[in-house]
Amino acid sequence: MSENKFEQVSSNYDQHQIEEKILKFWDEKSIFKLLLEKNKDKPKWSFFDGPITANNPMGVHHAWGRTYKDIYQRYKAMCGFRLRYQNGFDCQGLWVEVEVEKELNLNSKRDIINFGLDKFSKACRKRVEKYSQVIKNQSIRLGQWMDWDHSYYTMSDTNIQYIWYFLKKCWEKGWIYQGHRVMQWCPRCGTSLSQHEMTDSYKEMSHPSIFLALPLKNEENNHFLVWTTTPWTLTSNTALAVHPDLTYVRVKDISGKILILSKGCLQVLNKGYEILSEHKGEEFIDSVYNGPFDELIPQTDVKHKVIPWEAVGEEEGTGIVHIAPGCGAEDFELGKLHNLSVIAPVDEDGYFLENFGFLAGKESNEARKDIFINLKEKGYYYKVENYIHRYPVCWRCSKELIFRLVDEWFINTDNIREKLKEEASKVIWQPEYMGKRMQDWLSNMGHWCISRRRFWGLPLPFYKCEKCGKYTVIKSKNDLKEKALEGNIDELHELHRPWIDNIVIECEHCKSKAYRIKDVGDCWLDAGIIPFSTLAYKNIAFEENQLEKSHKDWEEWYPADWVSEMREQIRLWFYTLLYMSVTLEGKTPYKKVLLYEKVMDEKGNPMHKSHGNAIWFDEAVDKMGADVMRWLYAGANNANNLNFGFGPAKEIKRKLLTLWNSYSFFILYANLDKPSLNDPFCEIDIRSLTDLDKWIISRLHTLIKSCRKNLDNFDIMYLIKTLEVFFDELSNWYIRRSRRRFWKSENDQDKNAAYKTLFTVLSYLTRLLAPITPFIAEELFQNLRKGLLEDKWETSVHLTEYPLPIESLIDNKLEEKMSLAQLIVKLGLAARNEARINVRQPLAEIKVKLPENLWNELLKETEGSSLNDVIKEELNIKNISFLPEERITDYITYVIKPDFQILGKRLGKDLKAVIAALTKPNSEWIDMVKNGSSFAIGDIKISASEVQLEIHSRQDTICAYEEDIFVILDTKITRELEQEGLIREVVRNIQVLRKDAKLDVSDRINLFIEADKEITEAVELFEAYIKDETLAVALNYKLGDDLTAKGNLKIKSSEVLIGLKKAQKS
RNA sequence: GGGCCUAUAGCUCAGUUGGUUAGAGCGCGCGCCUGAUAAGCGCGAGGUCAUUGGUUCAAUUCCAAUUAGGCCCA
Repeated sequence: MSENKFEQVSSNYDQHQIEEKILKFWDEKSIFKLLLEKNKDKPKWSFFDGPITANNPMGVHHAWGRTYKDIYQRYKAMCGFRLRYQNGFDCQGLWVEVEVEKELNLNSKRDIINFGLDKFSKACRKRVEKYSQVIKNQSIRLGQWMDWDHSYYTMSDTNIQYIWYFLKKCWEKGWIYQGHRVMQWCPRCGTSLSQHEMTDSYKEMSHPSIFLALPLKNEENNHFLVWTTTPWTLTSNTALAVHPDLTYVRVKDISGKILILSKGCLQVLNKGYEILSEHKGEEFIDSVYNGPFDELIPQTDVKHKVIPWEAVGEEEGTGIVHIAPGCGAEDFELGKLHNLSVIAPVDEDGYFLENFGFLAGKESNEARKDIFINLKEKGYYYKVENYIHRYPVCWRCSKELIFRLVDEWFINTDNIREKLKEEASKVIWQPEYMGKRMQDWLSNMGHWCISRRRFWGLPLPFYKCEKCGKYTVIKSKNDLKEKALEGNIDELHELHRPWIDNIVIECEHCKSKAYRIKDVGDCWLDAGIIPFSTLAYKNIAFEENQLEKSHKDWEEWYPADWVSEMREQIRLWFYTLLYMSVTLEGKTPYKKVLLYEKVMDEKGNPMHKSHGNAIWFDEAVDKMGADVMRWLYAGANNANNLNFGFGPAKEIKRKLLTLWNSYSFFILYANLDKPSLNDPFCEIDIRSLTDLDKWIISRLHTLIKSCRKNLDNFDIMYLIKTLEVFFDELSNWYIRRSRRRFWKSENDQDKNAAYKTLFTVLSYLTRLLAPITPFIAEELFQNLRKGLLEDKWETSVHLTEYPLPIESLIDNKLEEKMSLAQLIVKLGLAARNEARINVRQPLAEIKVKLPENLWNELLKETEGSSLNDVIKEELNIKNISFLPEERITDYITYVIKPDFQILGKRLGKDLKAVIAALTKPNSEWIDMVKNGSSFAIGDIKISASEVQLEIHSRQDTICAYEEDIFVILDTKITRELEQEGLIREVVRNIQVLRKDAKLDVSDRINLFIEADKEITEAVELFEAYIKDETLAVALNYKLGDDLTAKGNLKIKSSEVLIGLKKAQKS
């Protein structure tokens, strides 16, 4: 007998209280530090954390990825690997600026400058500091273990210098250039957007589109009909494009104007037109026309002509496309090709420039009305229609983007494209098709635009000489110090604007003064450099407040074994990581990538603040608990969107509740019995175990195999299902079947076996579950250890080894046997249901029909054993018998079924004839098959092994079957059986009475049963049984006074009175 | 316009090399069971596996086209 006792466990699984307690426990005992210590000499497993923007509290979508990260990190740690646990925060860029602008109520770049760049930058830093703290605390609440004191911040001087180093390398290779280009531009943010920033940027919206008629110069009253959705760009029109092969028509409309448009676009015209002639598009090439705004100063001397363009289509517009090379990317390219004039009409904020006459100072999109009025006055206006199309908006502020001609800094991607593709192809992508997506991206990506006209970001280290105009590129803080002419670098507290802009350096070409360009960098430079900046690559730079590192760190941890982020990171983080890594080291920085999709609400709709269906992380973790959230994430299919909500969470809680109930059941009885329990991880002795015990132990080790396999493959969706099935088997089969063993009063061997088994299973489960649900695993672990004779367990379950399966304990035969027993029970219950006979009513027999070898092996051999008993008890029957061959046809008929896999391969087309022949009953063939001999259909010889006998029930038999297993229920109720059923009814009612009277499970009672003669006879017959079942010390046949509880029930229309009185403890 | 993914029960989703009774959970209906479990179990209703072609003895599965939804690129 053990002196030890488990802590009592509530049947209520109070996650919130448990998780708070465990967090405190981990903290107080420094478990994470102990884990680092434990694995400090182990082989490494390298993971890079993609930086989370420290800009707002984290959302439930972040928690999906963080759950994956934590599960695999915990798992690898339990498998004896050393990890870095470095979390990352993304700190710079437009993300942060936009939020800070909102916070400070600033609405434009001008506002920021007026507010003061220094104050603005400080506010940005403050916000990042605040939210990195918030996110850290949220992550801890989720159960994520990271080395939080050593997170990396992309705004650090170290990170910035590594990017400088990278840019310098690119500069030296000649890849960096300043480009004159048309870019997507956000007028509110006042900056252009790079290709990979165009996330979710196209939104469906409606705009007034205009049709206008532009007169041909040399043909009076002839007009090109032109269409556009962006009227402001008409100010910069310098050409029209037609498809040379399309058919165009001249039509006369009601006003008498002659219009030219493509034949396929006639439906855009107002009714009442008349077709005059047809022309090939090429006929119009080089035609000259009046531009829509020839009177504007920038249009002076512009020759407007028609150019050919194969991309012109007839799906929208008129087949004649307005070209403004200063306002569109394709237009710009065409402009270069045809040597067209380029006019850039708007400034940084999207306002028309001074020399644009009546439009000067007007906002480009808002000027729409003025433009329409002006065109009407000039007689060019044809009509305006609302047009629904997909139009890009700024991914941060949602303002409609415009195309704008700008000077930006680019990195050429062509030199490295093939190498990037080659390296990406070496990576293992999960799901696999993401690899293709990366290839597509790499094939199509344009040059990388790295400059942003903003403030809080990486200062680009490009210094332009005021004299020679050449650039000097800085590679580090030291480099800057060496070259500085003005400004004190030692007083430069951080490498950010505005402070860094005070440093003036010496031009490396002519020794004159060089000034930094004002641009900051694309924030994906910040994130992409981290495999180098966080690992002291070549010792280029590290900061005072970081641990001193050596280049050896980098050699050891690079590249990452595994990384995981959401899908869109393909063209963001995974792209920039790859780009920078291939540039610096010529290889991929990650070996394996797990991608996952989006988090939706529980109905599959996108979560939106405005739709009211958004769930905040804090609310979610508060209401559903971290373990439930993690289970939900882990069980989701990463290739599909995840439906997140309180509904799905409730279902999961029930699954975990099943585990909890198994555990609390064990604790309840173990505390009464105090069984001797040895460490199940040291001692395995299965000699005293029953089949049922051996079965669950076998299932456990099969489960361990699944756990390892799935976790090793980074594919745990199925594992979650497997675990759920195991919880169910444990609770609803093993424990339910074993229940009586736990409350038998003698402390016999069988009872100990049950305790030992259940204890073993629960102990193993704590370790198996530890990576996935670290809280409940720890809670169980800490309590289970209290019952050990000698507790040598580690301080925490997270310091233990992940279990290895013990093959010798896996008994496949036994598992098969048990599932056969379960199937027979299932069929028996189905038959009972059909016969409308309660399970409580005992029946004499079931007859089973199953392949004879199965019967012999699995049931006959174990007759009188626990397996046989399991079926009898579950079905409440007295006997199981094998249906003898000669009686089989009383109940069933045979049908011969071909084995398609075998016969299909052998017979091919002839299979059809065989199928047809076999549908007709043929008792001769059936006998042949039974004997294992072959038979012939026409010329085709069929051997018994190529077919199966399928069974079907005959009418009027209470039976159930599945495949070739058949259960026939004997429904005859003899007087004895009836009496026994009746007694069961009585006993059950007594038990209910006991429970209602709130008696303890071990309380003894005096029992009173008053009934008619027939029932009394039965009660007398089963008196011992009744007393035993209900813990009655005495049974009286007349109701007494002073009863603790009483009740009555009806059996076969006669009334039975029952009463009970709590007995004195003996 | 090009590419990728998805389409299976009322809902949310599995379905691992093509093989003849297509599964689970939830919900619904009927019944059962209960000294762990405000739980559980059994049965039932509910499917042209989006549509159409093709390959094959055999297609939810492979191929092609179409439709719808999502995503990416232009």
